Amino acid sequence: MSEAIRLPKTKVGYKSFHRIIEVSKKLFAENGFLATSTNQIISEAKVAIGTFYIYFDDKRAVYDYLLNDYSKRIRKKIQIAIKDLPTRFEQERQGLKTFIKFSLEDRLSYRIIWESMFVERQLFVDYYSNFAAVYMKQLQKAVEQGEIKPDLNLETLAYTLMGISNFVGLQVIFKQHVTEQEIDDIVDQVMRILKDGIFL
Amino acid sequence: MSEAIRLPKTKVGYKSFHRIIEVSKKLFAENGFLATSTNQIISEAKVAIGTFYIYFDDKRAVYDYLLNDYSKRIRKKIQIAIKDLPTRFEQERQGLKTFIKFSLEDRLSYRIIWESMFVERQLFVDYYSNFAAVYMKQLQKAVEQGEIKPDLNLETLAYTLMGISNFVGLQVIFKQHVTEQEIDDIVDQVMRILKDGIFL
DNA sequence: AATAAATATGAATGTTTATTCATGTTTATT
DNA sequence: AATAAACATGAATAAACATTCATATTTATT
Repeated sequence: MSEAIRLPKTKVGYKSFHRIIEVSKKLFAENGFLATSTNQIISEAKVAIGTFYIYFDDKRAVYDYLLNDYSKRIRKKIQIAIKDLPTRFEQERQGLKTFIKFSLEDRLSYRIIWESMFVERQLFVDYYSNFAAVYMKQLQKAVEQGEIKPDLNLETLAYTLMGISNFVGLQVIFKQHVTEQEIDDIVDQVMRILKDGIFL
Repeated sequence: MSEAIRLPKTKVGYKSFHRIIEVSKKLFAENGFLATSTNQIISEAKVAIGTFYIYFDDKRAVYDYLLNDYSKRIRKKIQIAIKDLPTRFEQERQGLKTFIKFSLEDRLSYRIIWESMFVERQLFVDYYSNFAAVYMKQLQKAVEQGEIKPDLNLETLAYTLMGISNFVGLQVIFKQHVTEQEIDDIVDQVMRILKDGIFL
């Protein structure tokens, strides 16, 4: 698994490694993983093809590295953003906002998960199954503290909330320009729906 | 645009055309569009490589055909399923259930839209923008008839509802086996959330 | 039956791809 | 200064790829 990557051991090596990672990230974001070739990566990163294979077994190893990196960063960013908020309601609001802003700032991050379905389906299934499982635990706590209705199926609720985040994230990404205020408005809208529903 | 496909003019031609379409659909569903080669398609469809190029300019033309076909079928299926239902609430319920069942029965259909982001981003943007626009009109009617709260932003609501459908669809697809009853239960859960929210 | 149109074929061509490896250079260690 | 480890290089190999086209067969039309 981790043999697919050989980390550099000197500053010189790190520079090459880092350039490969950064260029890959850019190319995967622009054209997707499958449409990007190793040739493109090395030519834009300005390293010889042999250098690439010093650090990575293949293109897929770069993808795995980026996917894992993204996975850690988005979770950490949300966790830090919500950790001091007093209610689950405020935590959901801030979690959603953080996710949207992260998606906007780092477009690859948004695409890399989606593409995992086509790179290797199991990566995709694992990512969301795992995310859902963690989400469910947090929701369970909120239920125990009387913040969330006790008779909801938490798995379905987790997928519902993930779906909302992801698609409202899309809505924002589709726009050419988007202001902080617009993001806040969208987040408020979603929170109103989650608070009281949509039907009269 | 439509020159990418040359429809057959006899029964014999139709048979080849149809086999190419069906095999492509299966391979795209299994491995994705980008990971599927024209060679794989013709070899499994048992037609000569030349035959492929009689009907299609390239692999992308097959994808466009399938994407367009899916787009029409899913919309039509939902439209027929909900057309005689009296309330927007019941229409939402039935629309969600129809989407989930369609996704389960025809896995490619589910993946083909997602992959469009990587085949050509604009296809993806167009698909969801358009779907959202149509959805918003229906929601607007429901607002006018006093079924949905009047002060919601309908664009955000449309993306919220699309997100829920898609991710609850994922939840179902991830399961090994799923009964009609389980689908009904999940749909009920979602409708409860949409009716009254999740917070106490 | 004769003719035209449609369809089928796969060898051949040229491109792109991933990957290896022998050789040379730089950096760290002694 | 000597040595070893790390790193860089790109020509070379081999496999997979999309696409063309001259030729053959089948089907529809007259």
